[in-house]
Amino acid sequence: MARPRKFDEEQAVDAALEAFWTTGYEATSTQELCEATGLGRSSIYNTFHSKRDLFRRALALYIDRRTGELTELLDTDLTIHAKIGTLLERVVAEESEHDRGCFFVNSAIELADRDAEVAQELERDYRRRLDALTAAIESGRRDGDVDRAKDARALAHFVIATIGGIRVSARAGADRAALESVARTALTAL
Amino acid sequence: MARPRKFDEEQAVDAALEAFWTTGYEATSTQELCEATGLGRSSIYNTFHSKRDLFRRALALYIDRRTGELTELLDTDLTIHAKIGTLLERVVAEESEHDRGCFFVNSAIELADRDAEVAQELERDYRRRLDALTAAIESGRRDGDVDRAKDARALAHFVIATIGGIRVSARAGADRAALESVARTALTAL
DNA sequence: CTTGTTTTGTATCGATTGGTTCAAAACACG
DNA sequence: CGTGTTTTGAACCAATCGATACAAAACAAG
Repeated sequence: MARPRKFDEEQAVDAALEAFWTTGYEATSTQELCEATGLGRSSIYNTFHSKRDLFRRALALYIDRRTGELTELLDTDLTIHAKIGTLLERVVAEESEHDRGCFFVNSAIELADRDAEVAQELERDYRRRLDALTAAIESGRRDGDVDRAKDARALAHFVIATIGGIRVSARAGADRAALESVARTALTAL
Repeated sequence: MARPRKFDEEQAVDAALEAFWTTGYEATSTQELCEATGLGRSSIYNTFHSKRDLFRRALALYIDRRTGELTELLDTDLTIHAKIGTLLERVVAEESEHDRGCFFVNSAIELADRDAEVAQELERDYRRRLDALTAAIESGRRDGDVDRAKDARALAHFVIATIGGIRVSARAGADRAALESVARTALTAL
């Protein structure tokens, strides 16, 4: 038919994700996007149409990966207490290891009230995580390590908020020991 | 001595704060800063030297106000449980009323890993809030509505993280009922 | 090898960015 | 009423912004 692409599209989105993740949307220039992806301007605009569209692709890729990790964890046969415990522990470890935070949280804070489509994507993912967690908690009731008097959905909201809280605290300078104590205290509320 | 200022400096910082708060640092142009403050470029640069310096002034103003509100609340003679309850309830109410979030959280996410001085200011304020909360919890032990087996400092970290978590969840699209359930669940961990 | 279609690199677009220059205007002080 | 000092407004700066134009290059299909 015609001249074929010389690059892999998902690989380019992945590189763009790295750039947006470490620098944020506004502060990442199209020039930096070119350098990060290794593509020329034409290739980027021909494929992704605009900086904003490329960002949305990067966000979707990130969300897919993260949701994949979550469902994978929830599908193990750990107790629900252990599942949530390792979930929080992973967040603490990640925040301690680098300092670019979580791309979901970063995007929510920077763009959610300014870009309706980004906000919708974030909200959709929030609901997906909420439903997955709620189901896991519901079905984990028999484990006996979750307060049966508490609403599973409320606990799921709480777990999600705790994750966000740990991430904000990490960005505000809390050290690893502090983050770990937050995780431990949160587990107490289950 | 010389020609006097025609504007009030704190009032200008306050106007700049509004602009930075609703739009973020990068996305707020110096032109918008002029319009928000009602000042000309010369006045702004003569007084504040740079966009970044003006931002730091705005952040300091915001932090001062917020810390003032917190210490005021902690100085009441409510039980520690009630203090933290109204603290969380205020956050939920604020996040439900408008959609620009919290300037502290916004700044932490957008700038903390890119501007060392901003990070330092945020970290200092984190510690101030932590100390105030820790003291209040410690002295509220006798109320009997806080688990005496738990470390006061750990609970303080947890309260701060819960606030951040509620704010992130709000930005991600959680509704008021969800945020309230998070606050309720968190109180359970005390 | 031609033809048709797409990708790619380069050059460039107008607009906007944060910031400066400079002279006129404004006032306190003597 | 000068005089000295500062503030103010307007014009202006190079640099960068996101995005486009366009032709050469690359390849599949015939």
